[in-house]
Amino acid sequence: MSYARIAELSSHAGQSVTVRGWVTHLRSSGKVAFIVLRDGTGILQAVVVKSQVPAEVWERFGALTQEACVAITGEVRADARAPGGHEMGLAALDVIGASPLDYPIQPKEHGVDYLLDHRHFWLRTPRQVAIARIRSEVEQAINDFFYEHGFLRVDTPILTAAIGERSGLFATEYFDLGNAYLAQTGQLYGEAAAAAFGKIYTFGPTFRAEKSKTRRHLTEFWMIEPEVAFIDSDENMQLQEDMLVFIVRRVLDRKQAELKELEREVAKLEAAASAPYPRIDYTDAVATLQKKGSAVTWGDDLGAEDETLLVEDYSTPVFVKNYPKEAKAFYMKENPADPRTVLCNDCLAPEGFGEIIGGSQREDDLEKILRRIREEKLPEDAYDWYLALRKYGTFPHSGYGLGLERTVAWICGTQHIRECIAFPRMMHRLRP
RNA sequence: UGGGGUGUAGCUCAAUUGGCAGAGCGCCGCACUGUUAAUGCGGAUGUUGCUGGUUCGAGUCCAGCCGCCCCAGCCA
Repeated sequence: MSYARIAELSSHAGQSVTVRGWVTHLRSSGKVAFIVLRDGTGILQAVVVKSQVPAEVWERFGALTQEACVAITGEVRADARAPGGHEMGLAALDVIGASPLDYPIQPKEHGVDYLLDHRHFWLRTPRQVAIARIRSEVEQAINDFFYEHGFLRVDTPILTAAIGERSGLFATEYFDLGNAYLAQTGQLYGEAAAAAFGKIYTFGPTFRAEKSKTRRHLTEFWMIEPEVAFIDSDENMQLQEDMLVFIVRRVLDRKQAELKELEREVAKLEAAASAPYPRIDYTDAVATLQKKGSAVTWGDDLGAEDETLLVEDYSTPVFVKNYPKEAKAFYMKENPADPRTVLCNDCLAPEGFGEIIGGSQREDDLEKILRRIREEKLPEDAYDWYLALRKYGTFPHSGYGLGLERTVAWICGTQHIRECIAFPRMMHRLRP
């Protein structure tokens, strides 16, 4: 018996093969019936003709249900009426795993909350499969990009002592050492690694116990954080641009079928696949926004509405750089040209998808970063090893954090990032 | 933590001024030899989120509570 995957069937035309998968759809018109099968590589329609199969096979077909796992055997042939262009003339049918009639997901519209309650089954539907494949491609592209550019991947700890950014922390007991906290960023460890290895990136989950309830937030999300010795803020933006062009190009080259399933406007992604991306100074951005009618004033961080307003004139991602010091984190380097600001950038995806990257040149002056820690009333003791990086061989360096789900949401054109991770963790959702 | 919604059959949703609890899908039965969410005919399906109040009568009005969604803030 020769088994085949659905994606390979075009090379088996005229041959008899066995395909294993799950029944996504059943249609019958009396003496001719159709099974639509999914095996994770594609969709196959099998035709069952009552007069051409043994009575027991016809009976077994009659008892089939949606999502039953089956093995079907028959000859593969080209047929324009079948999805995918090939179909199987069914000769034999074996049930591997039966499925009761009350399978919760119908070929019908469902509400998002209901679908999230049944996420373990929702993942089987074509749209979700397409998103998952694009996410996987994006992850692979990121790893390939950094590998090709001589970066070392460093996996930083998830359990940490209280250190990191200001937003909410998830706490858990840690033996006799009190509380441990789930990491909100690997950046501080990334900076230590950059002094050891030169060019590094982290790729892992991060956790934010913020009570955020928007389409752009998860409590657990995946972040990619490069950290590079001896590059400045401008070179940092160049790296971001090169990476994003590489990622978008890769998805366009390899995932057309998935983009079509998602009905994504490919032309809009094509625009983002070519450099350069505009780099707008924060101060200029504020002036532009004011002309457009925004109430923003110099010193404010840009809100979601401002970001959309600013990006609407461009078809590529847009960098906004050098924000006011007060609006940004303590570790960002003071801008020598305008000490009210820091050498940093956000990268805003087009079409209103918002911030996908936050980056900066890091403050490498021990006195200046100490002053900032004190100004923000952060626990100085917790940062002892981090500050020691500035004491022993301090070095100019820059890095950034790319939000994986936000990037995938933009590329896929999904309105909410919860579809861009297999099992989203949100304030009101811990299962499945 | 603010602002705005919403909660009725397994699912998606209707229900006029307060007056018999409804439809489509799914499911069950029958018919049908090329279906694409097949189609046609017939059938079963309810603690209207919870608690209390007003009323002859509440899905509908009032009070409190709960769940969820969207927007904002925080950020990736």
